Amino acid sequence: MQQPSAPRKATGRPPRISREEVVGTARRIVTEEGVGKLTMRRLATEIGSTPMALYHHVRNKEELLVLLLDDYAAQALRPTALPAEPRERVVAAASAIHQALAACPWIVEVLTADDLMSTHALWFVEQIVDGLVDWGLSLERAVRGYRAIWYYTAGEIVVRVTAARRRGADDRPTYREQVFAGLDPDELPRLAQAGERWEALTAEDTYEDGLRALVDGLLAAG
Amino acid sequence: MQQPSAPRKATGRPPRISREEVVGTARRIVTEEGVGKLTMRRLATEIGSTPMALYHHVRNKEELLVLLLDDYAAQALRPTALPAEPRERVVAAASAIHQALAACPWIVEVLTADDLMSTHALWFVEQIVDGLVDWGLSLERAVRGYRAIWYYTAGEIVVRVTAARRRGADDRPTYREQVFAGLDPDELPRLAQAGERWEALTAEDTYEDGLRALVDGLLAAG
DNA sequence: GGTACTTTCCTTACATGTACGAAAACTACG
DNA sequence: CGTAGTTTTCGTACATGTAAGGAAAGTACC
Repeated sequence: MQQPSAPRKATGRPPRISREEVVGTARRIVTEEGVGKLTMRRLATEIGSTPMALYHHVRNKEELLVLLLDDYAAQALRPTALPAEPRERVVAAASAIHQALAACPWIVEVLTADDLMSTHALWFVEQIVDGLVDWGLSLERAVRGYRAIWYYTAGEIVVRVTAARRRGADDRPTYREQVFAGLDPDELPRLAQAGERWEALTAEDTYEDGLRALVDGLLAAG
Repeated sequence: MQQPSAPRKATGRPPRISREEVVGTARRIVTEEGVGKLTMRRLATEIGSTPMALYHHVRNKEELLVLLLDDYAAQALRPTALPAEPRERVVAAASAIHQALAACPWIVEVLTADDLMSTHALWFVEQIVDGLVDWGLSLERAVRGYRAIWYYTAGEIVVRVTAARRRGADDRPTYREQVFAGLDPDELPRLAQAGERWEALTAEDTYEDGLRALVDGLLAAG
């Protein structure tokens, strides 16, 4: 496996393709035709190679997607001016990450990878941790707080995107619709009451509301 | 597609297998040998049928997994006594869901499905929404609050489980480790400071801490 | 019985990720 | 030049989910 920026070794068969070429071509396919069209075979022929040759530059398809995410983050997440006040800084940084990810639904398969450890997102992570510490949290609590924010953010995106994906691909009634249709108002009064509005409420973008609640709670606890 | 509890139609070729049999056999395979061993072919031969015959009782493999999750929830999530005080009731109900899911890591692929709309989990959802309303939130805010809690919960599980999965399957250094190794303390002081402890902090189970913060924030906002 | 219709089952075929092992292309050393 | 060692490339093979279309096994009406 070729290391991203390792010193060249002048031994062995000279490479014909590079990791950069692989990732670059993959990015082109994804942006032009969607992640669904990105297959190892397609990528290989596009590069003028064979599928198995790719595996010397990329561990597997999942790593390729992680690299694509990193690549995307580099372009979509640039440090900008953030509020000085700690609470607002935390909210703004998290919102920036969320917004970038939400605009790019194909990363869902990768989102679950680790925390968002893309090099280019780290600046925002720093802002979040720093904001929490500035408010008075210990470093430890601040890191935990960041993780809670990340769970919330990743969860929101993953759930929302896959739900939308499912809805689009099918015309049969949702499982949810079936469930709500058969609700017993005596046993589950609140859900029955919310029944009709549930669908609408679910569609709303309430990320920031929840984020603010979470941040408020984290700060109050510290 | 055979409906779960539709009135029998005495026309057409009589079915040889039922959805229940499919799900039941799938459950056995999963509990005995893990979700990795559950393939449509394996399932078919185990039942004494062919792969494509399964597709008349189950839309696709993903639906099968959703059914399995529902099945699991029915057994793992039984209504129990919860605290009367609203805040504690919300925390307890969410924690119960979280605990059940965390004990059953194979559902990760399904978790992203919808919100947890398993019939058998609805009681807990009801408790959460009801607790929030009891505290004084409008029904609308309560539903939004439940969704925030669900995002946080699903995100925590998905992220933690897949991270663990990745770690186990590989011996090469994590991407995270590589990133932290090359941190510039001038640009990202907080992260560099946390560097060594990050790994340990990540391993901790801080679900309930974050949950309490979120619930506190939701209640304070209402 | 015969024809039409319906539902379930099965055979075949394809696309995909990727494991395995060998071939190719180079350097280093004798 | 030849042999060994190293890295990259490639051909083949397999497991998997599932699409498409037809065969099988019943009922309903004549």
